[in-house]
Amino acid sequence: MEKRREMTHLHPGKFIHLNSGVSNRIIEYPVDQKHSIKEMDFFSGNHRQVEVSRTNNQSEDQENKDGSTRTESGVNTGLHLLTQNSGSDRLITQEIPNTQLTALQADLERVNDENRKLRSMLDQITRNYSALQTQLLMGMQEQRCKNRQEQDERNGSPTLSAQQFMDPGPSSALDHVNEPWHSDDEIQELSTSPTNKSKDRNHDMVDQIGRKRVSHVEDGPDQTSESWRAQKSTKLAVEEKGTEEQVPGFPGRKARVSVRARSDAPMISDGCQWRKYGQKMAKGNPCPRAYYRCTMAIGCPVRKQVQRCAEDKSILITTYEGNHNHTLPQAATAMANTTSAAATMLLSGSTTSKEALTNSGFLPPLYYASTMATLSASAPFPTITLDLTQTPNPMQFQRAPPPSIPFPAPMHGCPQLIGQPMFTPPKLPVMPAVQSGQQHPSIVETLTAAITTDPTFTAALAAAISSILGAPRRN
DNA sequence: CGAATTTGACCTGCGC
DNA sequence: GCGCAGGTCAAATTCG
Ligand SMILES: [Zn+2]
Repeated sequence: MEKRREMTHLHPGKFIHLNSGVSNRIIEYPVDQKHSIKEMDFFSGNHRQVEVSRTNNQSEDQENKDGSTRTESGVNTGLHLLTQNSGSDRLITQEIPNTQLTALQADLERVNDENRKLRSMLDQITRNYSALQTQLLMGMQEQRCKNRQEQDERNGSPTLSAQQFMDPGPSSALDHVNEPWHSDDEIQELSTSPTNKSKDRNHDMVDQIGRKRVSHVEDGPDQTSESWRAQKSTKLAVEEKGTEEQVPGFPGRKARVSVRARSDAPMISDGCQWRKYGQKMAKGNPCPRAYYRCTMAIGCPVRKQVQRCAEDKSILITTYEGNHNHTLPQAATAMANTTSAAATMLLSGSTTSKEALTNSGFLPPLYYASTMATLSASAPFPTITLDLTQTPNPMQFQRAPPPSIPFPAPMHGCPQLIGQPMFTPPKLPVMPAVQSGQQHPSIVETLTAAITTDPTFTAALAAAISSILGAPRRN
C-alpha cells in the first residue's frame, strides 16, 4: 500500500528518470496507478508530426489547431491569417482597420468554410478508401476461404480460415464496416460450429453464474452501479448464446489481440475507459499483470490485460479480448482500423496462402503484417501480436519493398471498429505535460516515422487534397 | 460520498 | 484428487 501511494505521487519527471536509469524495478508496479495521469498516449505531445494523419481523422474540434498544417498541405489561401487564427482573432481585430477587418473576416469565413468542405471530402475519400480496402480484403479472404473449404472437403480436414479466425474475437472491424456492433453475434453464429465441449462449458458457466451471482445481485441493490448488474446480465445473455468470443477450431477459446509497445507509462491510452478489476503476479514475470474491463459503455465485454515484458520492462504488453458493444471514439477507430487491417493481413497470410495478397498487390501490407505482427494459435488463446517495439529507424520504413505504412491511411474509415485494440490519436484536452513527458519517444517516433516517411500515404494525401482543390467546388 | 482501485479469496482448467 | 496458474469477484480501502 504505502509503496503504491508514494508511487502515485512521484513526479512524472522523476518517473521517467528512474525508468531510464539503471533500475527498471521502479516501474514494475506502476500498472496500479491511475491511468488518467500515467497512461501513455501514443500520439499526444507529438501533434505536429502526426498532424498529417490527423487531418484525416479529426473532427471539428481540431479546426484551430490544424489550420496551419492544413494550409501547408496545399490549401493555400493566400491569407496569413489562417496560419495564426487560433485564439488570436481579437488581437488582430484591434490592430486592423475596419474595412480590412470585414474583408479579412469574410475571407476567414470563406477559408473556414473551405476547410470544412475539404475536411469532409477528405473524410469521404478516406472512408471510401477504407471501404474499398475492406471489400478487397474480404473478397480475397472469402475466395481463399472457399478454396480452402473445397480443399478441405476433399481432404476431409477442416482448417481454420482467416475470416473465421478473425470474427469471433476482436471481430475484425474490417469485416463489419457496414454493420452495427451486434453483427458480431451473427457472424459468430455463422462462423462458429461450437463443439459439444464449448456448449457444455457455456452452459456450465451459465449455471454457475446463475447459482453464484444471483444472490449478490438480488440482495445487493446498492452495488457500485447498474452497469455492473447490466454487465452481469449481459454476460449471462452472451454466454447463453454460446458463441461469444469463441474461435472455430479453438473450442472454448477466445481470440485476442496483443500489442507490444515501448512505454514507461503503466498503460497505453487507447481511447477507451478502463476499470481495473484485478491484478495478478504472472508466473515467470516479476511484473504483475493487471486486468481491466471497458467502461465506455454499460455491459461492454471487452477486457484487457496489461503487463510488462519480463525481458524488457520498458515494453508494455497490452492484450485485448472481446468486442466493444459501442462505438469507439472516432479518433480511436483509426488505429483500430489499421491494427485490424494488420491483423487481417496477418491472418490472411498465415492461415491462407500469401500469394493471394501478394498477387493482389497487397504485398506491402502483408510485408508489414508479417514483420510486425505474429499469430500464435498455440497459446491457450489464439493471439495476434502486433509488435510496435521496433527501434524508431525511419530508414526501416523506406527500406521495405513498395513501402506502405504498417498502419495504412484509412484513418477515418469504419464507422465502428469493434473489439480491436486501438490507440488514441491526440486527445484534445491533452493531459498536461505529464503525458508528453512520460510517453516513450520511440513509439511515437516509430509511428510518426511510419506515417510521415511513407510515400504512399503522403502521396495519397497530396493527391486527395490536390484533386479536391482542383475539382469544381460543390456545395 | 460516490467512484475507482486494491487485494485476498474464490473459481476453473489443466497436468500429473 | 491435488496442486498450480490464470482469471474474476467483491469487500475494503483510497481517491477526488
Ligand atoms: Zn468497450
